Amino acid sequence: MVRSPCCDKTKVKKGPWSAQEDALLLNFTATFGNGGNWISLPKKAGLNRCGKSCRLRYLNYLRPDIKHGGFTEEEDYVIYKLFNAIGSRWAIIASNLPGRTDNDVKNYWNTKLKRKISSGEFNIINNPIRNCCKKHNNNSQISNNENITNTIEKDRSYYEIESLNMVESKESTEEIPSYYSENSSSNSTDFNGISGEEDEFWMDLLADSFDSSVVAVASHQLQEKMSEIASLLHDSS
DNA sequence: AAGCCATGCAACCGCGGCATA
DNA sequence: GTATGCCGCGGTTGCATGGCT
Repeated sequence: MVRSPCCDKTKVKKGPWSAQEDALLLNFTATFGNGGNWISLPKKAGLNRCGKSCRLRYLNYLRPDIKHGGFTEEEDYVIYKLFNAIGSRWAIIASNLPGRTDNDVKNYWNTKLKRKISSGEFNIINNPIRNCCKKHNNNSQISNNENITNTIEKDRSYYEIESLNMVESKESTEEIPSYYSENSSSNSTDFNGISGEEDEFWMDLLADSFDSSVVAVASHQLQEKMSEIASLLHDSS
């Protein structure tokens, strides 16, 4: 099948966007969204651009929730782990980093993080997200489930990484193991044979930091998150 | 000061998937 | 069942900038 071009490439403007074009696009999207159709948006918005170019400009740069600026070490860790787990599926990786776009993550990986890792500058053992469980352990103010829920939300990315690792290693979303037994307590953990440094981290997080009732909350949230990601991967495969 | 090179990042390109006629 | 159109994604390109010689 021969694909017809989305627009006449010879008649639309290419290259960097001007401030005026940005303003036109922003004004239009603020009022109408993409109008249900990116291809027809340029005409409606008064832009001499390809619809795909408008979509890219908006999603990667103009969208109000975009986070500009350098990546944190926590974000490095998430990217590193997800890349190892699922490869260059930038959209999924970016979805774990609020405010980051797939393009951003891809550029960051290709230009900086890859080099940072190979040079040894990026140290997974000393990464702050890994050490956060120790922080929790020393924080006596964390004393109720609400606080723990907030803490867990902050560590959401880690849970998702673990889920993705499991999906990858089992090669089937239907074979995701029950990573943490529903009846487990801090010293009767059932890890279904999964081992390794990252699992030690998970054990630290659950067993060292919290009492058993809190662990139950974490376990439940993890199960939910795993199901969510499993279905996401299932849908995308 | 000028030229060269490396780096970072915005933008483009083409393909696959999906919805719909 | 097939053709068509749109969206989203990943790979790649090209330009701007800064550092080095």
